[in-house]
Amino acid sequence: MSETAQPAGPGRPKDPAKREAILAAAKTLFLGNGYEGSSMEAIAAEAGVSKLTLYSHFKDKEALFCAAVQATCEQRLPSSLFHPAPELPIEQALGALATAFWSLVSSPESIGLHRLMITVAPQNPDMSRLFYEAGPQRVLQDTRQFLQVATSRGQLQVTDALKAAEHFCSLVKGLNHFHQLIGHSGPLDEAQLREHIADVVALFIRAYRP
Amino acid sequence: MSETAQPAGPGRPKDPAKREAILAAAKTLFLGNGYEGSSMEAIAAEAGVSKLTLYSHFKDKEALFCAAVQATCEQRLPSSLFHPAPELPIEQALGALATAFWSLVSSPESIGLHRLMITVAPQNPDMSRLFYEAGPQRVLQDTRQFLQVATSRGQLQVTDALKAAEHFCSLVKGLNHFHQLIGHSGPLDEAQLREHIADVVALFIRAYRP
DNA sequence: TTTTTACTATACCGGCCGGTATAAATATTC
DNA sequence: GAATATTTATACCGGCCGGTATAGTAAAAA
Repeated sequence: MSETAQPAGPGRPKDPAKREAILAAAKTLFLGNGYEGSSMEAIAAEAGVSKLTLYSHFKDKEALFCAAVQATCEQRLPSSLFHPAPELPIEQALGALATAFWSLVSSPESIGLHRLMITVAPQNPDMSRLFYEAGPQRVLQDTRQFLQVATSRGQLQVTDALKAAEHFCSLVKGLNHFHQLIGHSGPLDEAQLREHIADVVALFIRAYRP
Repeated sequence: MSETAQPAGPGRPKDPAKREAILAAAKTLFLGNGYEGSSMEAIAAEAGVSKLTLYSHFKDKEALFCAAVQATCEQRLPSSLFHPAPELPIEQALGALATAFWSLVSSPESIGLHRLMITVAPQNPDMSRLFYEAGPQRVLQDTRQFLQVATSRGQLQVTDALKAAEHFCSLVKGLNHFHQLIGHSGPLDEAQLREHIADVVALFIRAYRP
């Protein structure tokens, strides 16, 4: 399914830079204004490209949208979220994990992506599935593995690591993520974030200490 | 601001039943298909009413939308969510609270309302504020009060009751609420729900026992 | 150079939708 | 009954937008 090749015969080849520009513009506008709120005209203008070029690179609006979502997902998860550092005490390791997770889910682009998926889900279940497996699913598995390792080291006592990972992620997201989704307040500042993470980590350790 | 009165002089009075029908239709369609996905024509048809009658009862689409959201919020929070029963052991009291909260936030209408607010928030911050204060805010305050009472009785040891209430609500919503928002899976069945609540309550008590 | 293809500019089509206009019918007060 | 106001049915306007058509220009392969 890789469109990267232009094996092609005679004629002018497609400019990959234009494709990138279109994709970048689509990501920006879709994440900022939603699906319905982003017209193909506007995306073409933002990309500095003619409208017909859009349709030459992407079949229609939905195909462009899928490509943009896919690219966003891939770009936002560079590799594995977190590899537990064996030497850290459990408070600090959990704190680092929480911080990494937070910065992943609370950025404006991430909030925009969440909004987009939540809006689009009813009409497009496979897209939300793609998003979930590329994003939340992987984070959850990483967290579960971390908790298993910590348990095997005697740092925690977790019986169902997957459920515990769910709890941990829910706690870290907390109320502020919801606030941001409904536009009720902005992200936490640094001090609030530190306090929130310390609070969550302490709670979690109290609940799962050996 | 009550429009209930028709004090009026001569002429045919407005039929309040039609207003109700319009509002009911608007609630159904907006919650099911979103704002853009619900045309005024469709709402009129659903209400069994002429399009112009719509515009005679509500200034424009946005006004109708506001009224529908407001009515939905009021209807979904009959009074106070929960009054702690003094005689129950803490596990059962927390379990009852969690169950009530869950049934409030995980119903299809509630999921639809959440989707709606999340979609509409960027363009309409005051609406999301209205929603938050009528819904989540009140639930949070009820939970906080419950935790304070439980602490004063020595059943729990909570220092910051508001933060603890946030944690509790986050845990109860958990992953499944998110799943439903992005259309990745349906609601929990009864057995899963019971297990989830038992798990969350146990975790919470381990973290906040005296 | 010739051919083939990408790209631009512009205009256009068709559909959907929010909102209005018109005219007739109906219900209620005076 | 007269006056007033709601309701209905229908048609229409104007704008936005996804997608296409046309015609011309630029660039790369043959």
